[in-house]
Amino acid sequence: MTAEFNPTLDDMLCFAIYSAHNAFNRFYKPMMDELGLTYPQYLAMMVLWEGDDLPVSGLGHRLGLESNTLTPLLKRLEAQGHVHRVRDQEDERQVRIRLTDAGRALQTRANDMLACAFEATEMDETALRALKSQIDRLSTTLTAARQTPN
Amino acid sequence: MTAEFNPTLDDMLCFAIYSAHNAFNRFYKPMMDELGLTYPQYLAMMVLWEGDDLPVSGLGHRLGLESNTLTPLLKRLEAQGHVHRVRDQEDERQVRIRLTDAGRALQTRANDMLACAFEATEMDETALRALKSQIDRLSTTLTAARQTPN
DNA sequence: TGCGAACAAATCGTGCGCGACTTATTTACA
DNA sequence: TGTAAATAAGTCGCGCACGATTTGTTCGCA
Repeated sequence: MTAEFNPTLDDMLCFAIYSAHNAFNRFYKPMMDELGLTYPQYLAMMVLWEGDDLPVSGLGHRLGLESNTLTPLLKRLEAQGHVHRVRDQEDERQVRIRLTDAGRALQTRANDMLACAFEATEMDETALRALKSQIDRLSTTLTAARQTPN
Repeated sequence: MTAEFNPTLDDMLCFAIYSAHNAFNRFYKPMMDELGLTYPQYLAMMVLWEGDDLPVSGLGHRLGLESNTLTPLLKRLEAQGHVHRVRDQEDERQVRIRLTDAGRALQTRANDMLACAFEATEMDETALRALKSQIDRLSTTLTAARQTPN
């Protein structure tokens, strides 16, 4: 006799993550509109503010995304004047992403907004860090468990 | 003198959630393929398995989505033979969603997969529930903080 | 009773995320 | 050195999530 396994939506961690993801997007939307970015574009800019002149794959490694997602996103960032996309002279397969002055200038405003977002979570830094590390562990586990074809 | 606020991507809870969301999607993908559903379609089916004959708005309330997202999704579920969409005779503004036999039959297979997914998280039920409740609290806070136009 | 407000669902356009595939460049080694 | 494999980026189509708008039905109340 196998155990009953009949969870409802409200038992599901994946749905909690899904909902929190949507909640974050909705929450950030007005701020992102003010910056003229989408949330994924903002994440890409975050990476570049830490250090630019990265190839697409470098950005992808950091964000967990690939060129099929990033190329169009980066073209939009370029069209908006936030980055330049330049073929690497050493290895012409690569395209390196560099911030423009305008793109660099966005960081200050973005950080102010982030500070406001942090406040909105109403969590102290310790609790926030602890929660984050649990979620990161979960991501790692899921990624590792993925597609080991028995 | 204002405090420095210069967080990196790796400090950001929102990025952790974003990544976990992507990790879950990737993790579920092979199982969803086997069911012939997408992950959001699966969530909708979860709600319907708990009790169908819901209007679109009822489903939307449960999932945190609106008709602009749900209508096309439900049409696809209907095209696949998992649900029926029928105008409510009492109130013709509403469309009620009912499971077909095929849609109902999917639940058993889906539950087996979910059990496997639960194992993959490598978390005991207590820890999982605790994490989930923290994430839910976060969603609630973010939703409440959203767009109270000062 | 009639008519405007409220409401439910649907439609449309945009930007992801991604699987599958293509193109262009570099590499490795026969 | 020439060629096949590997690698990097890009292209395409699909399904979601959502803001803005439209269509159709019901409600409220003058």
